[in-house]
Amino acid sequence: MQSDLYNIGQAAKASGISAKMIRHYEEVGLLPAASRTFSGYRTYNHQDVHMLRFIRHSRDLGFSIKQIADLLSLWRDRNRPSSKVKQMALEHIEMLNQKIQELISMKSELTRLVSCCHGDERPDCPILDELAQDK
Amino acid sequence: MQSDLYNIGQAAKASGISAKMIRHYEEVGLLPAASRTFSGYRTYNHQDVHMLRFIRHSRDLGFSIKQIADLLSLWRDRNRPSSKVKQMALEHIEMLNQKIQELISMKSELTRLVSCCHGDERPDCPILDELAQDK
DNA sequence: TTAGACCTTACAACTATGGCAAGGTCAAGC
DNA sequence: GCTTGACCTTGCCATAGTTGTAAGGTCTAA
Repeated sequence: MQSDLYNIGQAAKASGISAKMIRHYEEVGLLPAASRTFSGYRTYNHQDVHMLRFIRHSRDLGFSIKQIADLLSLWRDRNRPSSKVKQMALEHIEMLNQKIQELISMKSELTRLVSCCHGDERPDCPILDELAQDK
Repeated sequence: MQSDLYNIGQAAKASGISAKMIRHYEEVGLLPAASRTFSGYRTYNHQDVHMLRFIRHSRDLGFSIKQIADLLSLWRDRNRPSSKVKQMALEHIEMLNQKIQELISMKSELTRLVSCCHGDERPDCPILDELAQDK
């Protein structure tokens, strides 16, 4: 049966990863080289698409390609200790926290500046003044 | 007097932007081409350093190069309405908010997964299971 | 047989920043 | 005058992830 074979466009639709990125992931080694038809088209089966979905979900959570490679090898290792996965997740949460804090402090500083600016037709602007300050 | 002239290294120290990035900003047109000594060294005066500080403060608040170019032109325009600056700042705050929300939802989803995982020597792991789910 | 939708590769762009290499310049000390 | 070390110059490469484009081959339906 051919019913479980996808070409790259179908795999893209089924997984939510663009064909472009599937090729890219293959090139950088995140995915094994896909098998090919006689004419050179990549083909994917259900399991491949399953792996693509795994990758997409990991990306949606903000894991890097490198981290996803590690997650994939843990996924494939039937004997992994779940503590390893949990540790990776915890480290990633910590990184997310740092980024969130950075963005929040940018936001509060900018909010402070905005509240000082009357924002009308007059040219004097405390936002620009503070940006230009030597500090 | 030469006391108000900086070469690129001194301008970098005084502004907090690396010499590398100063050259880069010049190349992409964020900065006007610096004047040069006879031997080709870039030179900067107080006003240039002032502008560099403006750029650094804007970067610290997360503005992109394109946005900083707009801020700079408002800064130079003695007749700008402060409402324009305020609007840019508000839009940027909105973008920061979006990013913050994205990161927070990643974090809470991941936190949920982590709390489901016992994280010991056993291989069964709800985190990997959910990542692999078709959803 | 032809049109259109798909596939292939390869190259470049984008965000901002850092690193390295090969070479020129400047200032201090001998 | 010459050497040394710190600084400057340009240019190219790398990061991470994604998108776009170009030139060409393949498949399918009319």
